[in-house]
Amino acid sequence: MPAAKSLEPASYVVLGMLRLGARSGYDIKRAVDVSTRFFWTISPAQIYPNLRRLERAGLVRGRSEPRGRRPRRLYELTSEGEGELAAWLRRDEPLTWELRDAGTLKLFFADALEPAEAAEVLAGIRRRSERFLERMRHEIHPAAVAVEEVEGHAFPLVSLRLGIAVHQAMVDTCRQLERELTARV
Amino acid sequence: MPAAKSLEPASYVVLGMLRLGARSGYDIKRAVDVSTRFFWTISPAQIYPNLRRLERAGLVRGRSEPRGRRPRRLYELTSEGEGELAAWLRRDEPLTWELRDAGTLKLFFADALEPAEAAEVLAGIRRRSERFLERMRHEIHPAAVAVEEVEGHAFPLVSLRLGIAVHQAMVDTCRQLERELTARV
DNA sequence: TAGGACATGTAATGCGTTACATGATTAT
DNA sequence: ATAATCATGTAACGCATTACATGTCCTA
Repeated sequence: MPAAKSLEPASYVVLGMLRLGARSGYDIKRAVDVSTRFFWTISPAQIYPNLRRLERAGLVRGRSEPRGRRPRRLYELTSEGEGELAAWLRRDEPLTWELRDAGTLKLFFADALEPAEAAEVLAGIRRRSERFLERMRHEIHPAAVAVEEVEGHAFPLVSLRLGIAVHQAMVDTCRQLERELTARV
Repeated sequence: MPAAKSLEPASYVVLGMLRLGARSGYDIKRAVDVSTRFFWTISPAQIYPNLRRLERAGLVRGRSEPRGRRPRRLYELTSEGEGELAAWLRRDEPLTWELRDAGTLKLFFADALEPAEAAEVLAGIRRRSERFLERMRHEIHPAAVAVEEVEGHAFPLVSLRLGIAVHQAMVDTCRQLERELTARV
């Protein structure tokens, strides 16, 4: 019997990364660090127990490949796992969207500051997004392009374009608001 | 001696909401629900203990105003609290930005789907942001405008404009990507 | 052959939410 | 007068991170 109830998101990250070619828990951790981290983080303590559970559920198949006396386990997706992943992707359900943003939080309370100081809060938010854009464009983007060309996976790049667009909008809007604020002084 | 080390973000939400006119823990909860919730959530279980701690630290002053036999406590900011809030707003520090977005996560793995199904994932993300925009423009925005006009607090509206810009960018980018995807079929 | 980086995992801790408990006020 | 809603809080639980423990491989 396939998984009776739907899995937690972290499990789908594991399944998805296996599908994209990861074989070990460590592979998954590294892949997350340069990709989904920007919209969904998971930690080692979620990855390894999840692999075991998914194996018991028949969604992945694992085998031991110790390195010397050090245990080590490699995994691959079963066809059941592939099906479960696709079913999740197709499932029409509420998509969680949760943000924790200390920048916008400070901005919200910035009436307690002088206008010049409030402008500095805006500038801090803008610089943060500029740094995000820098990293996305120069570190992540080339890797995503390579993955598309070599492995034929197009959607990591698509999701990156969405992230870039969001931070570009942050930068543009901050600039606009900074102008309005200095104009008022 | 004023607070030796800097507080957690939830404490600044409490201080900030008191400054904006909230008097009780419940006031703070309601204010959060219609404003900072979109970029920083806190729950009752964080609010009430925080008020007690802030009172012990001398940053807020509380008094009992029971309703019948039901205990009830009202608070106001002390000048020390006002100073601590402003110091945090001025402090130049790394601004956390963390997102949990199941939509972009699905999009990242959408190579496992047919193009038409992947377009449906994009459409789901777009509709979610359209609903956000709807609520921000029709529920939150009027309230923020009223707060600006009546109380003179301008920055709740500024932070809202930032949030609207982000979701508008999501909508625009999804539309563009949907077009590209259907063009490829 | 020693030091550092790579790799694999686990345990403990802490934080925040969910659910609950309780009482007052309002509406019907 | 009864239900529904407003209001004030707390306790327990669960999840996810931080820190740690350990072994292997590379390199100088």
